[in-house]
Amino acid sequence: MWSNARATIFKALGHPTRLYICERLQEAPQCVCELTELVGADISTISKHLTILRNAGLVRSEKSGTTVYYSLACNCLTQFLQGAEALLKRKVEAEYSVLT
Amino acid sequence: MWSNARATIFKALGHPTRLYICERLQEAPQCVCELTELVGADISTISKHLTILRNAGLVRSEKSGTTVYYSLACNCLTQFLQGAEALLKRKVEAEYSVLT
DNA sequence: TGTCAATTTGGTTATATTACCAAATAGGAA
DNA sequence: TTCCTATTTGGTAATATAACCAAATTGACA
Repeated sequence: MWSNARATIFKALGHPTRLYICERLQEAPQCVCELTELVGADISTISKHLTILRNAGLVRSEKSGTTVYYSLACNCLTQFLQGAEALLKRKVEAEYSVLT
Repeated sequence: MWSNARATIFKALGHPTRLYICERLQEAPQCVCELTELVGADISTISKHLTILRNAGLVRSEKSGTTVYYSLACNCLTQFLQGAEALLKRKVEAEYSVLT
């Protein structure tokens, strides 16, 4: 239709595990094994999520020795995630104002 | 897990039709019938998409006569959508630089 | 080159999403 | 109230996602 490439970005972030991974990567690059432990899912599951994030252009990977480190593709992602936070806050406020 | 509420926001925008609808609403409020014509899908399909957007707190609806008008719940959504644009641009640039 | 740990891929099953159609509901206007 | 249009809801089928396990692959290092 239209807007497919942009929708892919939102879709990639529209899963709790993938969003959590991105939030962690804001702090520092992480290898797959660390992320796997943090999330507590099977390694293959994590790897697939990372592939989705990479294909969406949100993260990038880099090898160092035997491990692969993932990091945010762009610092602007931080700002973007804060935007979601603002929208969420707005939503909660709207719901609260209905009560009063 | 974590991040569920925020993931819901991204998920809502992670569908081409819903993203397109939000883009249209940036210009002006629209009724369901107009959006239906713009998208070219069944009215019930559009209505369900709008419900998802409303539940995510991204749009709100208001009756006027026999029609229901939808509009953005927050102007900050415009800025948020631009953030996706920036990420997409970044991705394309990264892909281009690999070629050279 | 062979080994070993890290990572990815494939298979399978369960669940979620999406679209259309048909029917129900709601609400303004006659 | 009754009609008529706009909107929502429910049913159903096709497709997409997601999780786990098992197996394959990759690449650094001995």
